[in-house]
Amino acid sequence: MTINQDTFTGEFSYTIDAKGRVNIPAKFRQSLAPENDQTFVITRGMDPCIWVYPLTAWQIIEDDLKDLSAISGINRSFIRNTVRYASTVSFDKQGRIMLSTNLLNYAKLKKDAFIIGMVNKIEIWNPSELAKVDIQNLEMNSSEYDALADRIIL
Amino acid sequence: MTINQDTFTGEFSYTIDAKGRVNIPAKFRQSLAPENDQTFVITRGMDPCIWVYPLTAWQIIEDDLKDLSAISGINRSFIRNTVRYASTVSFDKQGRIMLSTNLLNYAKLKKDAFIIGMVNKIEIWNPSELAKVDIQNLEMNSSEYDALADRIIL
DNA sequence: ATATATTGTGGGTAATTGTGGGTAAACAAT
DNA sequence: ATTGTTTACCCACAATTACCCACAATATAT
Repeated sequence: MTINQDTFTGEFSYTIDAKGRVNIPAKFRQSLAPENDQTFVITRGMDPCIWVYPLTAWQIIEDDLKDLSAISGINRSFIRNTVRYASTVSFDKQGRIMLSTNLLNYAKLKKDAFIIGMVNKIEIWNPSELAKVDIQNLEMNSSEYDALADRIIL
Repeated sequence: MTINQDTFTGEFSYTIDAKGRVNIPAKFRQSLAPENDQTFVITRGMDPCIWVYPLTAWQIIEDDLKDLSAISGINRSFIRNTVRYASTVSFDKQGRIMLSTNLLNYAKLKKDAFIIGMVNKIEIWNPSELAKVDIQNLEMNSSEYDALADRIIL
């Protein structure tokens, strides 16, 4: 039962209720390290989904961003886009977090939510959007992908 | 009698009960290193079967994945496809693990399960699916097989 | 052989989990 | 202050899962 802390795997389907709340899978709640105080940071993903980080993991990202020089315009816009949509959420007694309308719109989420563990973070997808991306990935099956598969031995 | 830890060989046939539980062969349970805390990680195999890893073996894979930056789209889809079907399971007092409906469907498992030791992992097969794959392998040309024979001395 | 422990399989019961709402506090805008 | 709206906290309940016990079949020991 001593699973890696702050590490998430597996896929689960949940429903978003009228108030904009989604359940965080019990397994994920349990692997969240106590230092996080039952708190995540949610933000826009680089795919059309919501990214959910353990609070402490996000704090490390912020620290890394501090090291980027603001002289570079690319750095500035990268920092801006990374941080501006991020907000802190804790889960309630039933294990749910509240999603802002802003993020719900970005990820095109309505009622069905598909939650995927991505090792160091969690993704919340509209199932049909995920299906689209899955198909794209199948088609582009590239050599870079094979290179990764060589490095990570299953 | 002290076999290599976390190493599995042999084949066994078991039944999956109405609740989706299968027994892990006693031999495999005994060779599972104590650090695993009686826990495996189950996921989709590359053949139509379920792969079962000792927890600590899977954690190494996870650690490798953590080093991949999520800025790259290929990295994201590689991580997603690798961990999405994986989940942690411990065996109960009777030595059984619970299989998710998702994985049961993927491996086309119903009642009969054929469990095979694959050295560093375990495979759970529907016996008739395994028979199909066995036949395919017989028909397959043996040149690739011979290439392996150069590397592994039996 | 007989006794004793182990293994595989089946079920029952209690706790947990996912989902829906209700109500009151906090906040915003008049 | 008086509204109206949003957020936080609480309760309820069906469904699932975890945990326990039972027992037949096999293996091990005496």
